Amino acid sequence: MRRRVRDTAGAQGRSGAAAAVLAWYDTHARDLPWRRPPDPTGQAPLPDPYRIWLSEIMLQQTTVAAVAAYFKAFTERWPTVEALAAADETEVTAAWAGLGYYSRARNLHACARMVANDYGGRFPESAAELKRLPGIGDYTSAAIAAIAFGEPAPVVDGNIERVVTRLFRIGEPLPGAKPIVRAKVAEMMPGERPGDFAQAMMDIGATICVPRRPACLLCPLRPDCEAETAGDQTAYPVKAAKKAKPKRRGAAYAAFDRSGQHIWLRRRVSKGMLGGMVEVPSSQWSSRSDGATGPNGAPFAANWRKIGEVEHGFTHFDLTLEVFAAVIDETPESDGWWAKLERLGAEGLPTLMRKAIDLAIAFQESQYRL
DNA sequence: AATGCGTGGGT
DNA sequence: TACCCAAGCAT
Repeated sequence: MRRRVRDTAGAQGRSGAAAAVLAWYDTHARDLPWRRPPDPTGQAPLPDPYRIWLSEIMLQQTTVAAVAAYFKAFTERWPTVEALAAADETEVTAAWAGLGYYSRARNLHACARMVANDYGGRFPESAAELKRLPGIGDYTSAAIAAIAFGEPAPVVDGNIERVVTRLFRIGEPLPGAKPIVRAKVAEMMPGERPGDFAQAMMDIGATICVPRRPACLLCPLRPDCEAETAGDQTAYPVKAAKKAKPKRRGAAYAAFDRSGQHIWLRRRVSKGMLGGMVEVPSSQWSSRSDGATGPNGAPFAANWRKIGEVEHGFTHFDLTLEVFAAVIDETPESDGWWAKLERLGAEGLPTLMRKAIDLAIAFQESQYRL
């Protein structure tokens, strides 16, 4: 077991637990693309707020593994907040495609423009001001303030909720228990290195204090952990029961031109599911799980032929999308554009639409081979 | 306060 | 298989 670093607790802050957390972080921090290495002295320069902000927005409800490639692509294409602000919203949403929760991409772009236009290209430095920007809430404002500006803001994400509810055996269900957790984090906060402390707590949650089979023997908080003492770690956090996922059905209409090299696409309305994203023309998604939608929901008439179905699970319902295909001779009198199949990657298609199009293309190619 | 909002990986 | 979960936010 790691030695507790009680001798530095006085210098580091009120809490011996915090000192143990920071000492653990100095040797066990995850190496991530948006991170500076741990700084035991607390004197190193702080990281670029733009990169911290961008990573935090991407990481909302999204795994590190999924974010890494997007973070690289965004920072190479838009190295500064001014560069991102200068982009069109459609470029940003296209680059975001596949990452999910697309309101994040719209808010990201809106936030970049606010920072560029209203703040002279510099992010506000306090959690309170950051929280006023689009896409930045309780967690993200505290995380940016702590990591990029050194403000001792109490950072509470899903990892830290798990760590802290176990540490203090907090039995109140989340999200109601959030204020209690935040108060506990504020109590634990060391007097220095607030950013490292927040990242350390998240790393402990992500690598040791995991939902199932936590590795308590490796945990720097083990001597302090009430749940470990009681042996009921996995009973925390308590969460409200989830509702059953309903099923929905819809239809997508893949129109190819006579060459077979182009498909007709359009943009969805900016609110609601996949808001502002590119799609194959699609029907409404019926809350009825029965009954085929048929060719009637198509945006224009054609010799629609049902070629299959794709399944896609969203957060709060499962969708079955019937896929219809047709070859048409003339450009539809309908909103949209012809997209070259070879360059679909640049269109920025959400995963559901990617699935539907892949099915349609496979069908189309099988027809040509006959 | 409860609900809507994506996706991919793990068990 | 059918869940559960991941650096939440907006309304």
